[in-house]
Amino acid sequence: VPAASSGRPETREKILQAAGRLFRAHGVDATGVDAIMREAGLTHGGFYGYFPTKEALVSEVSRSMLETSARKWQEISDCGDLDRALFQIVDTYLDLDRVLSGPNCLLPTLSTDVARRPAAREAVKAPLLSMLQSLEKCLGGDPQLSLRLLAQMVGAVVLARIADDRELASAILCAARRTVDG
Amino acid sequence: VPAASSGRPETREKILQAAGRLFRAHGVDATGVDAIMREAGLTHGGFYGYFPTKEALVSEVSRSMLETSARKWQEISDCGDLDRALFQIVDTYLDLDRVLSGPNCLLPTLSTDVARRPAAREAVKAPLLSMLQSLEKCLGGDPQLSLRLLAQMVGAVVLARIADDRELASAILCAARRTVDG
DNA sequence: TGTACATCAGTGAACGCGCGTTCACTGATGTAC
DNA sequence: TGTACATCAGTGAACGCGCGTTCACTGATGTAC
Repeated sequence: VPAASSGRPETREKILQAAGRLFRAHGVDATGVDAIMREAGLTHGGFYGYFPTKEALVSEVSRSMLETSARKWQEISDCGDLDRALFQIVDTYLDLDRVLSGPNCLLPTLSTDVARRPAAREAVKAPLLSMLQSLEKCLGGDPQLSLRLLAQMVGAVVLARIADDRELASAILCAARRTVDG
Repeated sequence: VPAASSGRPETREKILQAAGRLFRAHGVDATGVDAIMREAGLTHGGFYGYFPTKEALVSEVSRSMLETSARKWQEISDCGDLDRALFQIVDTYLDLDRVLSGPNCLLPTLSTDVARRPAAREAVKAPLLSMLQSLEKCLGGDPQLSLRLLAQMVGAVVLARIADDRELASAILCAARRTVDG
């Protein structure tokens, strides 16, 4: 339910993408509205034609980013071989280069920013459940196992980004590649 | 190697504790030097007698907090029964009330703040390795397994704090209580 | 086809505010004689 | 024991700056006649 938004939808999408990139790179509080609009190729004044506040943007970006992840996982888990689907999801998620510098999942890179914002937590709830369902499907319907696997994947990325050392980061991601039961 | 620090050591410790509490609750960027000193029962001007910059404080707090966790795990894993030690570490870490409101481990609550600060990453490296060693000891010397278990624990706490729902948070923490191989 | 006007996406100067940091100071404590 | 002085932990006013937000505006586009 977007509150007050004028302007062209493509511009809105450009702002969401730009904000997503900068939020993941520097965190929400370290990213100004001014920088976001510049990244989107616009000037800061126009921002409030698209979002009522910066906080509203944070929620929208969170929803949008996790919905994208959820859609991808659903597509992967929908077509055919479940074992291959699981492998593809896990392997992509834990790719070293993607983890250290590429376009990441929101869960490990903006976890604290989302966790501290009730509105963002709510916005993220539905796609999070969808991701768990995709995992559960690949794992033969065990909900506990899918929770455990997602936790392991998210935690591995979090730790790899904290580890001040490419070796250790790589070891963490490799260890987490092994699924809970093989 | 603390750079320039005058003043009483007890006061320094009070500032570290106060900063730790506020950083975990609101994040680094949303916590001002002013608020930290007020929480410590002082006025903001005195801060720079103890730390050269706010960034230096962030590194010191990160090191200090994770060293405390590392020390606890070492004590637990040092005395006697390894199975009981493992259970105690995991069970304490994943306690629902502690996760949602209590004094948490730094890794899930300040992960993004630390990951984006090279100085803080370095400060945190040694205690992180120490924690992994304690886990490894409890797990019979398997380094891969200890990496996987820490990832699962950290990820579970991250997800539980994002989940906008006490039920789901509880389910995540319970699922993660089951160790990788029973 | 040409002129007048309405629409509206995007501009950029300006605002009040809170931040990190500095610095001249206060006042309690300890030492010298 | 009493006076003079040095030390130094902590104070609080002040600074420059960048933030989120507002608003009067510009200028391109489309419609009316």
